[in-house]
Amino acid sequence: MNHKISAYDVAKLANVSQSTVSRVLNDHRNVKQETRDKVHKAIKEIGFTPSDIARSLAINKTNTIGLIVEDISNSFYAETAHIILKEAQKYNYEVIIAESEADEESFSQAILTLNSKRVDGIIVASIRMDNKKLKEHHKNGVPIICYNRRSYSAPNSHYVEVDNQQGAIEGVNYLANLKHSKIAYVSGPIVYSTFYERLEGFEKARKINGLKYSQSLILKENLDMDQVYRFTLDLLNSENSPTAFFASTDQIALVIMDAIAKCGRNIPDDISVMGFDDITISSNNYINLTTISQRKEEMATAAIKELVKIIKEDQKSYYHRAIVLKPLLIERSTTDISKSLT
Amino acid sequence: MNHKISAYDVAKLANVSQSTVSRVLNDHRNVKQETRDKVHKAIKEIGFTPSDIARSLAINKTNTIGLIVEDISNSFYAETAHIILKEAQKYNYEVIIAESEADEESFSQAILTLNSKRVDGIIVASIRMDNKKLKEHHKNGVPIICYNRRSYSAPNSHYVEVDNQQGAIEGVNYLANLKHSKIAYVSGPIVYSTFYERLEGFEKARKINGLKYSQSLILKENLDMDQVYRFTLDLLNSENSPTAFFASTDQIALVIMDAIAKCGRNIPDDISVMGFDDITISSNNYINLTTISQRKEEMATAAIKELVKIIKEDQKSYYHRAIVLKPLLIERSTTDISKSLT
DNA sequence: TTGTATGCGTTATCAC
DNA sequence: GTGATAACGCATACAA
Repeated sequence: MNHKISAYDVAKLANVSQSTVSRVLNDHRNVKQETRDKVHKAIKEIGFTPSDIARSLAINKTNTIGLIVEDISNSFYAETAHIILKEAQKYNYEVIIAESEADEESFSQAILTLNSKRVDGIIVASIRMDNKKLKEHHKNGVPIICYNRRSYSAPNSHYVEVDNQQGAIEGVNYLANLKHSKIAYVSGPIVYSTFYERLEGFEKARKINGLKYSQSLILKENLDMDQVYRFTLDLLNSENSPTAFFASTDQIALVIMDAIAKCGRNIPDDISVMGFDDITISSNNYINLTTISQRKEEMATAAIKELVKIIKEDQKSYYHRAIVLKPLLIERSTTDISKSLT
Repeated sequence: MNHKISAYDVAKLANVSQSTVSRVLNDHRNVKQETRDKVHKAIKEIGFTPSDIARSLAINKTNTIGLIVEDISNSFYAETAHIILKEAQKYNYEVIIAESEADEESFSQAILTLNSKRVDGIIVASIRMDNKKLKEHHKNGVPIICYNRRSYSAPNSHYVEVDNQQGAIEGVNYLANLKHSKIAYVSGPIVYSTFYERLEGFEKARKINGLKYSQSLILKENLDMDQVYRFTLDLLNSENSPTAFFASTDQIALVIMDAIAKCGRNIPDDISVMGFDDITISSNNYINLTTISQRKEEMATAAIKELVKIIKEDQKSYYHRAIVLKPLLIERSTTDISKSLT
């Protein structure tokens, strides 16, 4: 086992003290080049890997941040994690990914786990808008920054998000501009700030554009994909059939597209579909979904940048960060641009 | 900051010694219920979270395993990570995900990082078949188990994989049975054992079934998606146009499907497509790709189960584990079953 | 049943 | 420049 080897063993081999080994390891000045070489040679020879565990204990920080996601197999979280992993590296931080349901108890459990590991900061990518625990964690724990979603119960917590309401508004405006007057909307669970705000945006824009309103055009109960599928099928076969579907996530849009295809309708000739998020698969030409970009890359980059700043600041003095990015409509081929009014 | 609070503070508050606090924390017998209660009360009151860092240092293990993947945003790795995260929890292990290119240097770097963190074991989901470093890590480092891919240069290392050659054979047999006699094959990079063996399987089955052979039907240069796209397009427009495409990954199959659609051909009426891996999106009805399942779930479950066993065993005595799962053909709608001979 | 003392592998503060 | 030595926060052998 490698792990029996400590800096002390290196010291013996190099005929120096263990503190000198430590100095060499940390690139201190005031070490003669000669002994520096001796130590490096001994390290190689004996096969020594310094222990981050012991180091962390000694310096009281881990250079590690925690990332809480709901389900890493979900492509949104997976892509987020990838970006954060890469970005963290730039700041010389490692990241530990913790999965957690979005409810308060799971959330607190995840925070607890990460606290046990003594992470220096936490990015929360999965929180319900009514989460009340965040507030106290924010007050007396390690720095936490919310990503994509936030809790309205912790107004002073840090967060990075895209302007979801604005995104939905732009989406509806875009569809209205394509002469769609009857638009169906499928919401994700409105326990999340993202979906709450997207729905609000949809409603606002619907009114502004004077679009038809019907309760039956809107699905906002839950995110069960079978239900979305049936909803689409039923709507398509009803007399109330819309000419466009606005899905609050790309994942939902895929299900809607599936149902539309099964109905024998053509996209976008018969029915237009618009998503929200711009996950990777959406840009695949076989899908090619028109969508509102969530700008994961910018969100993630900003989140970690701010978090690192907060960590490095005097813990007491940091002020409240609220970063809101502008949404970005990406026009692809599930909406028929030939009908454009402009 | 939470982190100033140690078991010692709890001890003072509860009027016991720090070792008693430790005993309570670890559920030792031989602690009076009364003092147990006292301690728990104090823990709550003072808001104490034990440090895994210090604990790990003391007991010389971290209850953590490392997972090395190429790119967590790749759905194959993301889904793998999800399963492993869940499974690890059952064995009371945490997991640290490290991204690494598959080349030897990146690989060794990732191993080094995980070793610094003193993980108890490592699952490698991304290794080239010619990797020579694995062998030495296997001999004198923490337990390592390869997942999905393996290195032929380390024949005694542990691994879990699906029978890739057999999978490709079954795929070709299936297509041949649908009267396809001209089948194109797109390989992934054959620096990986998976693709090496799938290609071998394809070749074997091609001969057995007496299928047409032409160098132009096979693409095995690299995994650049643009190239796959052009390859498909060119082939479709050539006089050598095949009636079926066998893609060595579902991701590749998606690109092929895209190109086919762009050519105005219909799937499966004009052209059949078969993938390999069965990633989540493949079962989406809008895609509905016929494919060979990699059985991630079983692979991942087996990998972590074996790894935990190896960790718990006497480190010296563990024998070589090679777990090979049977592939599973999943018939969906990108292959035309109406032409079936049986 | 509980307390004392020691060690885990580092870093950091002193002296020399 | 370098070497003792005391933390860091926990687990544990040994005493009591």
